[in-house]
Amino acid sequence: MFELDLKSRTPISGQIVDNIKELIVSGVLHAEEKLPSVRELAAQLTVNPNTVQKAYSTLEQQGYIYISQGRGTFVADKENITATPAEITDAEARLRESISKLYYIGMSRGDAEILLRKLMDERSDWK
Amino acid sequence: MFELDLKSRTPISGQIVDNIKELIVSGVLHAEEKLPSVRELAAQLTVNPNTVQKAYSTLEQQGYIYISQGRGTFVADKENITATPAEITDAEARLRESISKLYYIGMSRGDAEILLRKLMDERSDWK
Amino acid sequence: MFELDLKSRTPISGQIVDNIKELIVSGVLHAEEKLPSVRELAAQLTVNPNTVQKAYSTLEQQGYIYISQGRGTFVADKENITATPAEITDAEARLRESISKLYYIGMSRGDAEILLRKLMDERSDWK
Amino acid sequence: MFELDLKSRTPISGQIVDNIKELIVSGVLHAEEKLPSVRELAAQLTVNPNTVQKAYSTLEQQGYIYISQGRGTFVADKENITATPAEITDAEARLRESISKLYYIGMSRGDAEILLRKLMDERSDWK
DNA sequence: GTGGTCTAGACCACT
DNA sequence: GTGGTCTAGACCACA
Repeated sequence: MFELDLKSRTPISGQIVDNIKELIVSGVLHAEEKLPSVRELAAQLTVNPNTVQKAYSTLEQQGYIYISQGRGTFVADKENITATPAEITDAEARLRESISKLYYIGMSRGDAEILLRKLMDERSDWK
Repeated sequence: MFELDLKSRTPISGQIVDNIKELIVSGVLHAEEKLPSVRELAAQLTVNPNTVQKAYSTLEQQGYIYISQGRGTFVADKENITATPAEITDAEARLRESISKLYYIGMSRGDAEILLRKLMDERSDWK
Repeated sequence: MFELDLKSRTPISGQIVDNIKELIVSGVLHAEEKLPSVRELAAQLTVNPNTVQKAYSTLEQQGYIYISQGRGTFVADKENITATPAEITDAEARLRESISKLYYIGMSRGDAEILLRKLMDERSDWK
Repeated sequence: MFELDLKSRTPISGQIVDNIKELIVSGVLHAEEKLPSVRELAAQLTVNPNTVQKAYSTLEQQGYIYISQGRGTFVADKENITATPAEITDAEARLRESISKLYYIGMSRGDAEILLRKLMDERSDWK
């Protein structure tokens, strides 16, 4: 499905969450599609099942997927995705910090704008 | 000098680092200016001196400040600020993640552009 | 793995850093190899875990090792080793001082050259 | 007489010691010549008199100068300079470390040899 | 007074 | 189990 970067400082469970969000939002995984089981995905990624479990819990809590006991885990309708005000504030705060880093390391405003545009363009379907 | 957010999950020492970087890069603190001593700042912020110590070490090692044994800690010339390749890559990666979050929570590309512009404009002297 | 010289005035954490750098650069530890955990190495060396922690942080930040949260600490690829300009200047300055010492204590230039050659030859694989 | 680098990590008293050794060994200061008083030199260098005091003590202890109570401080005969075995061992150890740093930061052996030769050539009168 | 190091012991997030 | 952060308190070298 996707690959992990074990050398990254972002936690593995967080990487799994992000990757699955990516697949859902970009339409690769569509509503009602069955996700691999915890054990299966853990085996594929060669990580601890607890880690996948945690990622699935987070995704369920945020409305990206739903878990049907005994049947498996499925992609939810996109309408169920909840972006709580707290999450939005948080996203903005993270962004502010990231942009500050660019400023700190001495990048010019022009270069920063180019970089930001490049990163947004990576999602060609973003409208 | 500044205040800490004890509720934040970014570590206290990291907040100290960020705040001082901010003050230096934005020009509030100028080169050769003496910073408060480790104990002094620790008292002001009501944190443990070791925590401030750690922050100062990080700042020194990144070239923002320099330390003169027994005399104190001083703001370095901006030219000394070092951004290792790893840091630059890391900054870009964080930024990519932050922008992805906007996409995930359903923000339109137009709104994202407006937000980014707003965040950059917060640093009116960025050129 | 190695031993510490508690009598030395170079700090313990610094000795740990140097020893591990030595093992990595000389090839005894190879890329992706797992290092002992903080607590484990602390126990082996009978020092406080915080001391080892500090050493590991330094090594990570200089690119010798990388840390995977919850999994452990691993040797990085040698390409990741970063030497900031400041470090290089510093290394040269230290060397200049060391050589001056030889001059001060009255060693002849010839003897100094022999000594330097001997020290470089200690690293038979240096090319 | 000479200048200090307050930004350096090497202690100020050590810098004074090194600079005066330099002047003596290179012949700028000759035997029996009077050195500036502690207060005088401290004023010139704008440092704490205690710092100069400490430097003078070190120099006296190593035989570079002698202090005549009430008369002042004078350059000693070069024959009095003592290089204790401990000092020689220490100098060699420092040198070994400095050379290791070059190795760690990835400098080639050839470049290291060129650098060392350059540093020795800085003392054109070394024979 | 300054910064620097170390120990002891606690708590946390991640796997 | 892994690393990461913080506090408390001690000791040291330097100015």
